[in-house]
Order: sequence, then C-alpha cells, then structure tokens
Amino acid sequence: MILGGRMDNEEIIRQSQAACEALSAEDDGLKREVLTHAGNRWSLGIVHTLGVAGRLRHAEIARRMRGVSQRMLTRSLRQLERDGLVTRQDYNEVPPRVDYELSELGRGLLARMIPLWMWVAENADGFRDARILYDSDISSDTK
Amino acid sequence: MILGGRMDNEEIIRQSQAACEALSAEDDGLKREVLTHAGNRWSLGIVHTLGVAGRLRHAEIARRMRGVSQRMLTRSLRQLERDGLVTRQDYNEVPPRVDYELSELGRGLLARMIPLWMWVAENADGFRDARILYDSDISSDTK
DNA sequence: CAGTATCCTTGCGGATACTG
DNA sequence: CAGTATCCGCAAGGATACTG
Repeated sequence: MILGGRMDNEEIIRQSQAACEALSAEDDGLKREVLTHAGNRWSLGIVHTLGVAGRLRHAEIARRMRGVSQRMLTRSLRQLERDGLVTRQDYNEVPPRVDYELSELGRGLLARMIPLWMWVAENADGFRDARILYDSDISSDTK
Repeated sequence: MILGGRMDNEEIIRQSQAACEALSAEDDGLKREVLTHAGNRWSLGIVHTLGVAGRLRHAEIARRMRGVSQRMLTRSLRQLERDGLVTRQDYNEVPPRVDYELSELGRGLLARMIPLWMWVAENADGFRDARILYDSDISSDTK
C-alpha cells in the first residue's frame, strides 16, 4: 500500500497529539462540527469547484456539479456562507444575478484538504475493494 | 484571520487540481464516500484515539470517548474495519477479549488529517462565531 | 435566474433490554 | 466483556411545483 511521503508512526502520533491539545477538550466537538458542515454531501465539492474556477454564478456551480438539486445547492451555499468559507454577492438585478467565491478562510480549508485528496487518490483501490462488502451491514434493523 | 503556513492562491489551486486529476472523474464520489465513512459521528474520534493509544480493547475505547453508545461504537469499528482503516483481533476467549488497532492505512489517514485539525484549532474562533447563527436555517421545512 | 415551499423517503444515531 | 436485537425520533437530502 503506497503511502506517499512516509512519516514514522511516532511522528504521526506526536503531531496528532499536538493538534488535539491545541483544541481544548471542549472543542473536541468542533471537529465533528467542521465535518458535519464541511462534510455534508456537497460542501466540499463546492469548495473545490470554487477554488478551481474562482468566482461563479449559482447556475455555473450547478452545471459543474452534476447531481445537486437546486435545494441542496442553495442550502449548502448558505451554510458555507454562514461558516465564513464562501462569500456571496447579490447584484440585485433582474433577472437575478448572484455569484459566489471562496473567502480567505475557504481557501485555507481547501489547502488543508489537499493532502487528504492526494492520499485518497493514491489509495483509491484500497477503498474500492472495501466497498464491495457494503451490503452486509452489521446493525441488523434490516427488517 | 490567521492562516498558518501561508500558500499563495495559485499554488493552492494548482495543487488542488493536481489532486483531483489524480482522482478520475468516476472517483469523484470517492471523496464523498471517504467523508461519509470517516465523517460519521465517531469514526474520526476513534481513529485519533487508536492513533494515540495504540492497541485498545472495546471497553477502553468506549471509556476514552464519552458519549458513544455501545451500538454506535461497534457499528463504527466495523465500518472502519471494512474500510481497512482498523484491524480487529478477537482472542476467542471467555469472557470475550477483542482489541483494535490502526492499520497502516488508518495511520495514513490520521497523518493526512493533521493539517486540517491544526487549521481548525487556529481558526476555532471564526467557527464559533459562525455557530451562533445556526438556529435560523434556510430550508424552511420548519413547520 | 436564483431561489422558496412542500412532501416524502432514507438511514443515522440514541435508548434499552438481552446473550454467550 | 463484547456484542445483538428492537424500537424510535429526527434531520439530511431528493423530487416537484411555484415565484419575483
């Protein structure tokens, strides 16, 4: 299994601890929160799209993202705006014209996600294999 | 807004594109999948706990994670096992004794999350501010 | 064009009780 | 101890129709 820039385990653990001490105990929930915001179905895709394309109109984003419903696109964009990751500009024209762009914070997030995506790409096959077993879920509830 | 090791935008975009070209178009869903697996309520916490503590028994993990139900802990561990991030060893003793450990892949993931957590810690206040507005959700459905 | 307003399905995740 | 087996509420997210 290819692991790009190899770190030794001690180093990983040390850094991980450092990162988690920087977050106070109370802030542990912050991680979860970041991931329930950034991690909803579309947000990270939007961040990436805006990162690559720069400033885009609503419809442009929709076009580049295949499969988003209007509802979810708006919802996600508003979330991202509230989280301060995206800025929204409404020109108050008619017909409407609104466009979106990554904020500084959003660009920061994108930058921090890069190592993760690189790694996902490297290990894509590993994940694909795992995916095969998905039907048999443990928690019955399978009425 | 503090952005730790500053990269310029062009660099971010270039790298981000590189990462996403490495992922084939079809693999775009992989990102989502990684995040819906790793991003469920407890998985990343478990990965972190195991990363720091090494090899742990079921009950040990539960103790360190305040708030997990037995059900969700088992469920999450099994997910992680299927995803190849965690290895499970059952000693087939009675009373039961099972322990869990990060796999190489799991350690890889942990390592890739570090920049993100560092960044979250740095920008914690920004997020906390954003959090205040949460009650007013856009998508009505608020019957 | 850029949204709202509804309706509806799915599945996560908590609580509780039970078992080998 | 390390799980299963159920029951349940709630929120995410899709489909569709409508509006300024």
